[in-house]
Amino acid sequence: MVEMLTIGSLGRKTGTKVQTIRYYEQIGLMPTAERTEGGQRRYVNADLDRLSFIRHSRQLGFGLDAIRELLDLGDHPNRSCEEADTIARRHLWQVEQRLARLKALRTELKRMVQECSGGRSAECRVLEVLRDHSECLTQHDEIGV
Amino acid sequence: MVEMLTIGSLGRKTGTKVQTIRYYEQIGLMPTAERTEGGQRRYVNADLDRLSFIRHSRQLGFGLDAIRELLDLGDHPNRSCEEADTIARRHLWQVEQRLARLKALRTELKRMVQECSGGRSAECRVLEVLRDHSECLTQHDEIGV
DNA sequence: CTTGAACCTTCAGTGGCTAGAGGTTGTATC
DNA sequence: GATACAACCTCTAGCCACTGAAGGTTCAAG
Repeated sequence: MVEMLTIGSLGRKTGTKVQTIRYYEQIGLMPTAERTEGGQRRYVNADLDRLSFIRHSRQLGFGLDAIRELLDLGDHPNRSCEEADTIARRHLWQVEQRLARLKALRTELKRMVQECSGGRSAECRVLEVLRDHSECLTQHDEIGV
Repeated sequence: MVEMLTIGSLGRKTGTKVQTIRYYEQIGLMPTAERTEGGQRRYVNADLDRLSFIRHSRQLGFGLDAIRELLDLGDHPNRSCEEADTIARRHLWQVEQRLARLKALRTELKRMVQECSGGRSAECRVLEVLRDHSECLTQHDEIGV
């Protein structure tokens, strides 16, 4: 007989909240779990592996759609590695874009707070800079980082 | 007589979508706009300034709650600059945290794609690393960058 | 007076969960 | 066998900061 895991122990082993596991099942990222007679989910080791993969990918910043593709590739050992590589490279590129924007942001913010000398808000450099884009060194046209 | 701006021209001047302006009004970030007899919104220059401030703050990554506080400080010139400074410093700190995590992520991703030699997915390093956390140099416990 | 672009409201959806209400099951202990 | 109670279940709604679309109305130019 196979030892089965409850959703709670699966969560503990992978650092995942129970609701999140159920959510992954709902969106088809995790398979439909087997159930006890009473209707509680039971998992096997393959499920643990899959969830670990998902979680680790999430920690590395992959989106759920990318993870779906990666899982699919993992399920087909004979398919080319190229697709996984493409997904990873694309993600890396996105991370680098964000890094660049965040760095520009940091520069601007640092300058802002350094210039603030702490008087009345009427003379506040922070507020001035926010009011007047032309005070900025970079364009930062995009929003949300 | 005062010249009035339509929501569309306000949007064009500030690089904001019309729906976004209405959304800002809805959540109380922009004041309730005056209306024509037919019910269309009309804006004055003060509104333009306020929206510019909001948008610029968003470009610098401030959240809407922080922006609300900053706007409030701007409306009260005699209040201390300290609060604005605190908000900006807090935000800077958050940006630095994110930068650090993104950098660790980039390192890991780079290593991953560099090791991929492009064979069958069964031997794919990308998938292997995702399967096995112990292959990673950093802990990256947190999710979502 | 007609055209049509720009406006209006309302609702739903994005990503990736997370929280809560209100009810049921599983297991350990007596 | 009874009881207690932690852990499970479903369902709904909320988070952030918008964005899109449906279906209808108004404004300004010609």
